[in-house]
Amino acid sequence: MNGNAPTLDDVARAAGVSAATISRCINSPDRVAESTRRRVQDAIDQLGYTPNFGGRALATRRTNIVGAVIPSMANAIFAEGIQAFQEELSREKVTLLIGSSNYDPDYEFEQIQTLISHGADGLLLVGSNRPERTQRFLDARRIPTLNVWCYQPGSDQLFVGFDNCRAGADIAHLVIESGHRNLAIVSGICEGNDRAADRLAGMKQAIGAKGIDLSQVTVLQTKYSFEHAARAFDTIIAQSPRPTAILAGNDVLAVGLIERARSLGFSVPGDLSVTGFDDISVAQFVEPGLTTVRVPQVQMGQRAAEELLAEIRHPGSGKSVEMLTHIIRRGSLGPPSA
Amino acid sequence: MNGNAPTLDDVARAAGVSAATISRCINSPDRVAESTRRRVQDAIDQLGYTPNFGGRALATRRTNIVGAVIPSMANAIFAEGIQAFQEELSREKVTLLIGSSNYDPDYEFEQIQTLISHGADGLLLVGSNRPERTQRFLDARRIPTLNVWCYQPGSDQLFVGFDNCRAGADIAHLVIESGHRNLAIVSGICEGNDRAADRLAGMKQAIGAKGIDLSQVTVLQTKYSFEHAARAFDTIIAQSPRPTAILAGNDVLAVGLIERARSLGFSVPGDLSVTGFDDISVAQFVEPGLTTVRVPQVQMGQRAAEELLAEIRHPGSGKSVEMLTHIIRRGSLGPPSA
DNA sequence: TTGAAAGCGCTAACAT
DNA sequence: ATGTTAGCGCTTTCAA
Repeated sequence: MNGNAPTLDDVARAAGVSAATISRCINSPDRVAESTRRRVQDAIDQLGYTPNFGGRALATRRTNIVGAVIPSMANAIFAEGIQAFQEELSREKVTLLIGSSNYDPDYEFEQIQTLISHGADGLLLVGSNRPERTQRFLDARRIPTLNVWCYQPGSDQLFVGFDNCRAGADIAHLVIESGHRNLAIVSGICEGNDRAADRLAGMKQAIGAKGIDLSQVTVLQTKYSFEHAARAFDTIIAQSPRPTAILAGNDVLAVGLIERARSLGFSVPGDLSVTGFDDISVAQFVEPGLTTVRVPQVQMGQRAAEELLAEIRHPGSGKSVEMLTHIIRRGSLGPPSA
Repeated sequence: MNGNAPTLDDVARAAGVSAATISRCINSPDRVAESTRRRVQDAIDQLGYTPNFGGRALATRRTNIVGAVIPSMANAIFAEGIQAFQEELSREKVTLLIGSSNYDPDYEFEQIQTLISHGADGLLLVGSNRPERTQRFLDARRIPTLNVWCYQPGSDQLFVGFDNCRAGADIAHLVIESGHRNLAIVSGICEGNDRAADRLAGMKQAIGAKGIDLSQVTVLQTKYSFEHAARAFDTIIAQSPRPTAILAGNDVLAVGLIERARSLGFSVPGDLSVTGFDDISVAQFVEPGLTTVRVPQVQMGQRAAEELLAEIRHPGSGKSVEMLTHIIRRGSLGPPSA
């Protein structure tokens, strides 16, 4: 805020009416006479008046702000979805406040508090596995909250997402059907990240169901970065017998694996197949293209906005919705090498 | 905001002190006795109190919100920089409000107004070429504003960015030095986008300086998307004589060009070289890797936060700073084909 | 060291 | 159709 901003009173004085009339002109124009409305509008334009948000929030106990906390802004994984979410909100004149948690539950809690104290009417969160104290805080305040990127049928929380476990199983099935029996998994860090944990669980489940001995499957958990993926690759490639396929917990890891493989002289999928998860835009531009799970980010973002807004305006009216994923086949998955 | 949120008065009652004391505990803890401070802190924890932002903003005429309007959230170009910007801000307990303009000046103005009406203490904007009315609005309100992604030495505005024109010239020089004399340029749309315009100007300048006839150089302006780039490629490849190198206005365009080239059976750089601009993360993962201009996004974001905060706290104290770019050579640029 | 009271800009009864 | 008035939650003199 700054000293130069004209206030409602300034406009009222300029237009020769009361402050209440200005307020009406802005919030319910039909309750004011056409002639005065024109006069008021002139004054508003003249002074460049914009309503002060704090004052309005205080008076209405509504901010028209929705908060979102995403794990990371630095890679593309959440960008498209959040963009769609924002576009949908702004159509409804709702502003989006974004925080990022860097995949850290403590930091997530901090961001949530910031958002709430800024008056967020509702919250969009990624995943649903939060520390007790975070959940308690949310419950105590009764903040309408919607979880994306996951889906839990039985829960009383709101979800607009998909079943990470099933999707993980799907991609594992495909890999096994391609003939691979000697596998490794490079997962994200599961602690505090239900999406990573569910994907991993689904993969293991599918692998076990196909009669492959899970104790022979190397599972590494690592941060979502190209560099960490490269290190994971080094560990895996040193093993014997060497896996013929690596299942990655997301596309960032998968791309990192492919890059490292190629720079060490391995051919993908000739020597080794790799699969990803998320279908971020890089997935189609790596060489070879990445076989991965397509997540309907844009629809997820749009639908999340709709349901969250519904829940805010009429508590209880927001609905959970399950989105479907499907597998995109590209060159990174082939038959196992002899 | 919601009905369940405890207020300062609630805490005061619980702690058996006045509201003013609670306020002091939060804002200047040293002005309150140790014993009461402990009692108050207990009450705060007990109730899960978080200060109401609207009330505070109203009373202090300071929001501790900084706004940023970026052209797009959907691709990676601004993600890293904005992440760094945000991290720096949150270290100072300042919240970031993000809007995106979709490269549209009208929409940018709208976003700026939203940000201001939410009380943003300062603004981060991309580029500096804005419509008259936007600039007038900004000037009238005296909102501390800082422009990133560009740098203009003579101006009275604040910049933390680099010289797009020189960087454009640099990469053009490199291409020409590699032996190419038959060039095409695929630029972003220059209208309302000074970065695109400056890059293009720099390229043309360098080309002209090397004695190449500019009228023989095809220049296409197009939206920043893989699809638009692919269409541009089709236009260019149909020409005769066919260019041996294409200079792209950013990496999204460059990647789109490379992809299209390869899917049509052209070899890069065998048949055709391609260069980009920005060095987004895909640039190293396309095949071949993209020769491009590295923009120091992270430092730019950090520094922008520092200078903008300085300007907000002590108007006049923010400094413009020029960042340096350098060229990253990767496989997409080679000598011209015979 | 603490409390009382005024006021920040706005909206929403209630009056007119 | 418009004006009056009383807060919304917080900070900040000014007193005590």
